[in-house]
Amino acid sequence: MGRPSDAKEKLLQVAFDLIWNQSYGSVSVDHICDRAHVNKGSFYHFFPSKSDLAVEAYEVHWREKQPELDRIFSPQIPPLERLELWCKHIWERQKQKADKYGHVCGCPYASLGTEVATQDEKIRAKSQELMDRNLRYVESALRDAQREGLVSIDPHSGAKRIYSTALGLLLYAKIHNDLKVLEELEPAVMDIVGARELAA
Amino acid sequence: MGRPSDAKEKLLQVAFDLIWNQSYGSVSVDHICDRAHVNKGSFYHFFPSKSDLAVEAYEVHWREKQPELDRIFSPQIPPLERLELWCKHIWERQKQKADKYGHVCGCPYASLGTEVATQDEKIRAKSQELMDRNLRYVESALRDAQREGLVSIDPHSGAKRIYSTALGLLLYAKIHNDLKVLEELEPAVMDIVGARELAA
DNA sequence: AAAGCACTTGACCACTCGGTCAACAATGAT
DNA sequence: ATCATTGTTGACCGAGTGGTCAAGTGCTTT
Repeated sequence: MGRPSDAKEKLLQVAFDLIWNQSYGSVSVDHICDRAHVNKGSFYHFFPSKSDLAVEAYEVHWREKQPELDRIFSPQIPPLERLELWCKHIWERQKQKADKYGHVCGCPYASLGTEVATQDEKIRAKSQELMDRNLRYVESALRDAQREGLVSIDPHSGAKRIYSTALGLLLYAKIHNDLKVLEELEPAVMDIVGARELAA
Repeated sequence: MGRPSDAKEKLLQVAFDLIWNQSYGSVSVDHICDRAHVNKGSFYHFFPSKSDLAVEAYEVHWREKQPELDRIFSPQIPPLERLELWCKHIWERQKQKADKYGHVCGCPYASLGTEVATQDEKIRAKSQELMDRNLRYVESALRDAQREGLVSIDPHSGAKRIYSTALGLLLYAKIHNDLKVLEELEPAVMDIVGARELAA
């Protein structure tokens, strides 16, 4: 019922893109509306505030990307191969963005999260939530690897270490604006996984 | 000659503090001036722009903190102990900030850098420079450790890995607003250092 | 056909943004 | 005592900021 519209979807998509490769603070509601070809009045018909838009945009983006993660971390795939695929996936995604925009964009959740963590609690919490969801994939891969006797890491802390390594390298790559940094990701992850194997 | 003033120093210090525990975008020139008890006219007497202020504030902050890093990474101290001290130093600094402001602030260079990396080239470059200077301490510790036969990591890539781990955990801790995350730093660093030791 | 709803429009708001400026005040050197 | 130099003051600027709103428009249901 009522008048159909794709304005909301366009706003969410444009907002995510702009915020990811610029920043929350430097992207105004007007910019978002212009790029989405939507009037500001319509913006505030759909979203109570810029901050709510950001939260929803990131949630929607997650839901769109989830199938890909499900595929990468499918139980059909040997657990350590999942991690390998994940590293390659990160690299490809960053490469694609960097080619398109001319600079390394880093992790969208981390970029937004760290920018406003101390300012906007709703966004901070959403950012944390999305990172935690990501973490769960890594953790389950480690748990499966452990069950198969491939590694002896504690899956929980190991996943945190692996995920932090990815975050750190993405951050480093963004600030150095250098994709090559990310070539370190896969070997670093494999060393974390393998380190305890030797110690076991 | 001329009229003496500490306005510039106050602006630099206030700017660094505000930007670190809020963000570049959310801290206005007016805020900085208010807190420093300096008029905006004076601000623009000393700095051509907000962005230049930020660059200089971060450089000055580095110079102030450098002696502490020199002490931690003193050649007098066994190389692996330097890394241990460094981890503890990071923890203490974050604890102190978190106690003072009620939230984990993360790495100041990384926070500013990742926020404006794709927007402001001068700040991005300064952020990179400061990170690189930090990295050099870690690298030299690793080199000394290698010389003493304590590890067999490649100092360059090992330092990058260690530094990225620190960045990642700081980021993770900031977004989760949880200091405990940083307890992982020292063991993670020691595992990176030790991993290759076993493989050697 | 009509009513009800969902969406659109664009003008408008008070305020803040980074930045400017010309007049003025305090200092140290001569 | 003078004077260049340096720093201060605060009003001011135009362009944006996030956000509001009343009137209008086009669907779908009845």
